[in-house]
This record gives sequence, structure tokens and C-alpha cells, in this order.
Amino acid sequence: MPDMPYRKKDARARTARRRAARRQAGHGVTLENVAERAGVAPATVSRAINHPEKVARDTLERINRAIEQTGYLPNLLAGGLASSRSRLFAAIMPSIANLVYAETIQSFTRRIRENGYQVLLGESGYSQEEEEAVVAAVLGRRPDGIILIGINHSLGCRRTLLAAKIPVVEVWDITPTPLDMVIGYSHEAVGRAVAAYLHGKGYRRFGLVVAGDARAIKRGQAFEEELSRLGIAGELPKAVTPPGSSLQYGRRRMAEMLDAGFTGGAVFCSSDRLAHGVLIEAQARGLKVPEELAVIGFGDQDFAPFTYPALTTVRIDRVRMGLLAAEALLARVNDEDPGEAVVDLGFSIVERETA
Amino acid sequence: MPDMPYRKKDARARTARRRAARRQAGHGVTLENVAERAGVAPATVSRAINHPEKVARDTLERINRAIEQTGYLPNLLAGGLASSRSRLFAAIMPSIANLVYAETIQSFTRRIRENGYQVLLGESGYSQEEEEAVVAAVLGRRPDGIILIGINHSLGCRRTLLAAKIPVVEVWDITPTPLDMVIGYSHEAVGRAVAAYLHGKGYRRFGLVVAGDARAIKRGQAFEEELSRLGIAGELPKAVTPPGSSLQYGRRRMAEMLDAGFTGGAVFCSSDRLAHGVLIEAQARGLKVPEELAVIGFGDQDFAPFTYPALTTVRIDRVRMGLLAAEALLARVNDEDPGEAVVDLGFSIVERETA
DNA sequence: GTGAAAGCGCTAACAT
DNA sequence: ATGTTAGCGCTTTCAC
Repeated sequence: MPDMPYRKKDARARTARRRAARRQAGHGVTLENVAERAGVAPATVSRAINHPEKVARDTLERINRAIEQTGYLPNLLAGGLASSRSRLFAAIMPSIANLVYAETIQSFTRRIRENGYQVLLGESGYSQEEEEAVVAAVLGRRPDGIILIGINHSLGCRRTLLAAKIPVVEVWDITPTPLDMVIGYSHEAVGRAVAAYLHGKGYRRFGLVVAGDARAIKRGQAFEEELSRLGIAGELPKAVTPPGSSLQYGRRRMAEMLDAGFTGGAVFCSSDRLAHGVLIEAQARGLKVPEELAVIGFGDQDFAPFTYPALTTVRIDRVRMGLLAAEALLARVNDEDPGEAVVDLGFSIVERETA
Repeated sequence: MPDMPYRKKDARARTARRRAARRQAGHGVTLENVAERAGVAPATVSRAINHPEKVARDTLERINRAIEQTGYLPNLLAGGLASSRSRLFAAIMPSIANLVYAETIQSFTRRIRENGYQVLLGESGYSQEEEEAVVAAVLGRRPDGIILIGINHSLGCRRTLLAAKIPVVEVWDITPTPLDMVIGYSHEAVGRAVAAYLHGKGYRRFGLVVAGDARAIKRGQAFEEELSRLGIAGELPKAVTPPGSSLQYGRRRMAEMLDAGFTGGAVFCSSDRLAHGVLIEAQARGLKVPEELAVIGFGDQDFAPFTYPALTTVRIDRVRMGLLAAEALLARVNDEDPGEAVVDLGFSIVERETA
């Protein structure tokens, strides 16, 4: 093949031209440029960056200088492709704009960043179909692991996740049969404990204000069941709000319940924000809390001790959930011991003034 | 070189073995597998996915069937590398756990997802140094564009951003000299407008509760300056809280100010949450709002009309900001007209019952 | 309309 | 300790 070298050279020239164009377009300095400048092979630069301990002191120095001078920024797309390690974790949350979930993802993000990981965000909008689509989209990015809020996924979503063969951690709920790992607490146990707590305090009339969120609904059902087990007869006055807890709906639904003839008792709200709304409606009507209307929230958010009166609620450790999830995933990608597959963080009832 | 083919074959065999191992390890189906199955070249499969209009009807069908059967999930790392288009936008926010910023990023995320884009999240923790580090980290992923909350960046950060030569949109503030594009409103104008509004309502004594956030501080300063321009003499009673608005600090700082001898007047809070805290402290002390203590917040969050009394505040369109930012970035990556480089969304004062 | 070939920028064996 | 080599899985000219 006498023309082989010729054609090859041709191709090279073309490539060089294209590269020059790229450079101009801002696509930047490459490993190779740095290597040339430092007078070493590209592989050595790669080592200097990823395993500096394997490079001689002075070589390392030369390389670092070259990196500084050129302003080199490693292309993690290329690195991820070559190493099959994207250093990316996906995080799927029902809503970005829900503070309690955001706190978990925040502590997760901070922890993984310490290890050079970044987070690819997906929002499922409290819907299993959306979750399935978002999970598929996100997996195309080949994350090394994924954290999901909630344990109720569509069949297709479960299959996709399993097929990806990456570590998965589900949080904010618990189950003996996680996809892979789960870190959370039992919503049924919360519902029952709240019922028992209120009953124990002597309340005999109850109400429920619950957001249309899978986990909130579980708590509400368990609350209702436990009450009837405790001998509370009759229909439980109940209001459902859109998912994503808001003060606004708490206040409105309480107003509606009151107008519809609800005459006081103890109300369990599926979030502190909802509970705060209930409190405000009570205040607006001049109802005495907790004498005429008792309220218990859920979450123990930072403002709970500062409502007036101070809100009784259920505490869960959202920050720890994110932290442990991060550590479980990091352990898995580093082939270390990730600990138990099922971690129950529990919860506690924080008694303040409203119930 | 008689042994050339031999060695090559050797290498091939090794590669094949490695690939098989990969497959087993879950690294999945590739374009090539799909192509084989559909009896076409890999390039055709690529076209079928990215430019289906360029592929014959029946070929397309065969390919789609093969994709379904194999459960093929395109590797976007590889795609991004090959095309120098990552289909990723980076979003840098001061805190994930601040609802007002989250709402902007939420609408941003939803809009770009419609165009197949995903969001890489970075948190700057209200610090310029952290922002610089996070921006550098995120740029390694070669996002096609970036949205930043705020316009105050370190010099290094600005340089890095400029060197990346990607579209940048700054939001939540405004400046005649954006890095690239800016969509927001003037915090100085807000501060002045609030001062004028309260002065116009007849208030002559004032207070300020402000979070330690660059933008909140600007509003506070402009408020103070405008008051003195209006002839309000003397030191302005003022309390500063940590960044990230919380009801808790609003209530506490108000309590401290009251204890320190602040005897009422109109208080401007840098967020609705802070204002709500102030309202609660007033309630706890039995102060009449707005007669003995008037309050104005900032943000017009969803709960503002539902506090008791209903909160007077400043409305800004957080959702629209995210939406427009998304559209500006999408326009730029598609070489379409991104519109004005500086977009002032303005604000309005919403009069309710507290001031 | 489809295929062949050449890379995208990096990492990881392997060899020295 | 460093260099050589062969990919990672895709996209994109260029030919046909």
C-alpha cells in the first residue's frame, strides 16, 4: 500500500486544521499540550493529575507549572469515557423546591464533593412516570451511582436501574427489599406513634391534613388505622393538599374543615409548613392552641421551635440521611464496605406547645 | 513488518475479552451492538438517534426495534466527547436549601429538559472562593452553558468563565456589564422603592433586618441611603442574620432589637421568611401590626398572603427568571438570537396588611 | 440513504 | 519512573 502513508498524512493535516479551529473556538488546552510543554508523555501528565504519588518530584513540578501556564482544565467527559468512571452521582428528587428534600441533597452534595464527585440533578415531580423518564435520561450520563428520594418506583424504572448495575441508594423511606441500599425510617411507624402520642395526651377528637405525596399518605393512613385500633370511632376529618408542603394550603384546608363543622381536637399535619398554616388559621379565628385546637407537624424544620405557640412535631434527620447516602455510595464505588443494606434512622416526637 | 497483523490480532483478542467482561459488569450495550442487530453500520444508528429524518423509514424501524430489544442507552459521555456538545448546563447557586433560588433553578431545569439538556449542580455557599472552585470543577464537565445566581464573582472565577468560551447567564441581579448575559432586577432600586413606599405611608421610624447575602446587603444599603435622603436622621436600627433566610433569625433579631430599646416603626426585612419571624415576635409580645410595628418583606413567596396579618412585600418573578435564562442559553447553543444581553425584570411592591 | 474511517481527549495495561 | 499503545463509545466528514 504505497499510498497509505500519504493518505494518513493527509488526514493528519486535516485534523490539525480542525484542532486549530477548535482552539480558537475556546475548546481549550489538552493533556497533549501540557505534555509537550513539560517535555513528557501525555500519560505522565495524566498520572501527575490522578496519581501524583507515582510521579517523580521534579517531573511533577514541571507538569504543574505547565498546567498553570496553560490554564489546563481536564476534560472529564474524556476521562470518564476512558476510565468508565464518570465521577458523577445522579440525584433524583420529587421537587427541587421542597426544602426538606433539598436539605438531604445538600448534605449529600457536600459530602461527595470532598471526593471529587459532582451531582447530576433530576426532578421527578412526585410522579412515577416522570421519574422513570428522568432516571433513563440521567443514566445516559453514566453516573457511578444514584440516590433516589422514595422507594416507590415504576416497574420500568426498577428495571432500568437494575440494568445499569451501579450502586443505588433510596432514602426517605424504608423497606426490607431495597433496590440496593436504603436509608430512612418507617412512615407507618410515624403515623402510629403520632396517634398513640396524641391519644396518650388525652385527645379524643382528631383531624388530618395531608399532602398528596406518597410518603405523607402512608403516614396519614397509619395514623388513621392506629386511631381506630385505639377505639376512636367514626370517619376521620381529613383534608388533602397538593404535594410539596405549603403553609398556604395548611391554612386554607383548616379554614375549610372548620367551616364544615370540625369543632376542634388534635390535627396531624404531614409537614411543619402545613402545621404552621393551621396554627395561623387558629390565630386568625382566635382559637386557643392547644386547648381548642391542638396541632402536630412533621419534620422538625428549623422554624418549628419559633412558631407561636412553638410547634410539636416529629423529628427526622434529613441531613444525616444525605450524609450516610453519600458515604454508602462512595464506599461502593471504592470497593469498600458500604455497611448495612437497610438502615433505619428512626424518628422522635418533639413535644413543644401545640400538642 | 510480517508480525504486524499478528500483534494486531492479539490486541483485538484482548480487547474483545475486556469488552465481554465489561458487558457482564453491566457496562452495557453499545451502538455497535445495536448496529449489528439491525444489520446496519454504527453511523446509521447514530443518525437514526440524532437525525432520524436522514434515515430511510424501514431502516429506522429496524433500528428502533433493535434499540428496544437490547435496551440500548446511548452513552452521553462518549457522545459529548465526539461532538463537543455535552448537552449539559451547569447551575451555580448559593445554597440548594434556599427556596427562592430553588424556584428559579426549578423552572430553568424544567425548560432545558424539554430540549434534552440536563443540569449539573454546583453550590457556592454564598462565598466567592467556593464559587470559583465549584465553577472550575463544573467546567471540567464541558457544559454547553452556565447559569449563575448573582453577579459578584472573584477575578479568578470571571477569568475561568471567560476562558471557557461558553454562554453564561447571570440572574438575580442586574448590571450594565455582565460576563455575557444577565437577567434580573436592581437591588438598589428595590431598597429605594421600599424606603419611599414606607415614608409615603407616613412612617418616620424604621428598622432593618437583613441576611448576610450580597444581594440582601445591597437592598439594605440602598434602603438606608434613601431614608437619609428623605430626611430621616440618626442611626438606622439594624440586625444582620446569617445568609439563607430563616424565620428563626427574623424572630430572634426582632426580639433583640425590641429588648435593646427599639420602639416600633416600620421594619424592612430582606426576605419574607425573616419578615414572618418578625411578625411572630410581634404576635408573641402582643404588639399590634401595623400600628405598633409595621413589616415589609421581600420575595412575595407563596405564603406571604397567608400570614396573619397578610404580609406586605416586594414581588419579583423568580420563575420567569429561570425560564428566560434557560431560553437565552438554549438560543445561544443553537446559534439563534438570544435577545438582549441585559434584561431587567423589575419588581413591584405588593401592599397587604403589615405595612 | 448508507458505510468507512478518523478522531474527540483521556486512561490503563504493558513494556522498559 | 516514564513512555508506548490501544482503546473508551460515540459523531462526523467524505465517498459511494
